[in-house]
Amino acid sequence: MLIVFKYLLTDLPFIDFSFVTMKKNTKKERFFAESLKLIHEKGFKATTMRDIASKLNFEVANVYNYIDSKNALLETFLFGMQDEFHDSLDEILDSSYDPKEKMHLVVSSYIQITSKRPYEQALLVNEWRNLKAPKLQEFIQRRKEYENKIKILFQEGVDNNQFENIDVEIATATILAALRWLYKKYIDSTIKINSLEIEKQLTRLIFNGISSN
Amino acid sequence: MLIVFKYLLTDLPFIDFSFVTMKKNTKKERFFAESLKLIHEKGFKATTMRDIASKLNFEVANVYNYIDSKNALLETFLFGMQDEFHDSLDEILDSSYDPKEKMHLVVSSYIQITSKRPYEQALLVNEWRNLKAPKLQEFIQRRKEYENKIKILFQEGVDNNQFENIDVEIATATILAALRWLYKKYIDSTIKINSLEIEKQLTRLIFNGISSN
DNA sequence: TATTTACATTAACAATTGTTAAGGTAAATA
DNA sequence: TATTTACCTTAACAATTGTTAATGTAAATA
Repeated sequence: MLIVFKYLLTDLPFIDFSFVTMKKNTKKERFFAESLKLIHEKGFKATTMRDIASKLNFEVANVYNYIDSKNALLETFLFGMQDEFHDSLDEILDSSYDPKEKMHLVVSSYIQITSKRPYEQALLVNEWRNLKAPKLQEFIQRRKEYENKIKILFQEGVDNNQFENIDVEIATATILAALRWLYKKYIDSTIKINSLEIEKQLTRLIFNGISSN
Repeated sequence: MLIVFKYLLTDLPFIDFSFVTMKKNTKKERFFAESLKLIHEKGFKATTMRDIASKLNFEVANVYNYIDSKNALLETFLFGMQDEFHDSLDEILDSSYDPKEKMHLVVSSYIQITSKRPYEQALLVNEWRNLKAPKLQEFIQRRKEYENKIKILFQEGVDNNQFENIDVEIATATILAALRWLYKKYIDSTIKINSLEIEKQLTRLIFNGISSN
C-alpha cells in the first residue's frame, strides 16, 4: 500500500506556518524561530523574555514588538500545530478509504507533519501544560476530539475484521504514543532522515509488532 | 507464556519507597505524598513551596523540616523511581530466559512498577527536565543506559529470529513509548484497573500489532 | 528531671520575572 | 515633505519565589 505518496508529493492545504519556521531573515521570522528553539531547549517556564531578547541581541522590551505576551507566544505555536494535525486527520477521515488504509494514512501524515515541524511538535507534546485557564481547557478538549476520532477509526477496523479485537482505548493510546516520540529523532539526528524509511518501519511496528512469527 | 506471574506473586527486592506513597498518617509520609501529587498536577516549576505548605495546612518554613530544597524533592522522586526500573531490568537480563521471554518480562515488570507508583512515573516522564546541572546529566546518562540495554535485548531477538529485522533504535523507542503513557490510565481511572488485562493487551500490541492477519 | 525531637510560627532577604512607560532613530510610505 | 512603520533604548513597577533566621511549644526520650 503506497497511497502514502499522496502525502509526499502533494501539498495539503495546511495552514501557512512559514512565518514561524522558515529561515528568512526578517526580524519577525527570526524572533519566532529562535523563541521556538529556546522554549524547546529550556522549557516554557524556564525560558524568560530576557533569554529570548538576549538570543536576538536586543533588549527585553523589544520582545513586545512581536508578541503581546509570553502566554500568547506559546498559544501561537500550540494551536497552530494542533490545527495542522486536525486538518490532516479530517481530510483522511472524509475520504472513501477503508479503516486500515485510513490508519496507514494517519501514520503517514503524522510523520510528515512531524518531519516538517519537529520543534513545534516538541512543544505540543511537552509544553501544553503551561497554557493558562481558558486556553488550556480548549487545548485539552481539541486533543480529546482528535483521540476520539482515532478511537472511532480503530473500532471501525475491528468491526471490519481488519484489526485485532483489542481494547480501543489502549490501542489508540499506544498507536499515538508510538508516533509521539518521533520529533526527537528529527531534532537530534545530525544526518538527514529518510521519512519514507521511518514510515515503513513504524508502520510495520504498529500493524505487525516486533514478533517474527 | 505466563512467566508473568513471577512478577505478580513475588516481591522483588525493590527499594523501599513506602515513605513516599503509603498513606500512613505520619507527617513526613503525608508531606511526600501530597508534594508528589501537587507536582504531578501543577508541574514542578509551577508548584511553589507555599503551595505545598498550604496543602498540608502549615506555613512555608515548615517545608524545610522535611526536605533540604525544592530541587532535592524532585531528585528524591526521580532517582528513586529510576533505581527501581533499573533494578528490575537488570534482574531480567541476568536470567537465562531467551530474548523474547525477557522482553515479555520487561513489559510485565514495567506495568507492575507503573501500577504501584503511577504518580512517580508521571514525574519520571514529565518532570525530569527540571533537574539541575549535575543531577540532570546523571539522570540522562542512566536513562540512556536503560535504553541501551533494551536495544541490546532487541538486537539479540533479531539475531535469534524471534523478532522482525526492524531498526533497533526505532523499535526500542516505540516499545518504550508504548509503555510510557500507561501511568495516565492508572491515575485517571476511577475504577480499579486489572493489570493482568493491561499486560495482555499491551503485550499483544507490542508483539503482534493491530493487524488481524 | 533534663534534653532532644518533631513540629510550628512570624518576618524578612535577595533575586527573578513579565510587563509597561516614555522616548528615540532611520527607513519606507503617503 | 509629512507621517507612518519598524525597530531600538533605559528605567522602573509589582508580584512571586526559594530560602533562612530567630523563636516557640509540647511530647518523647535519656
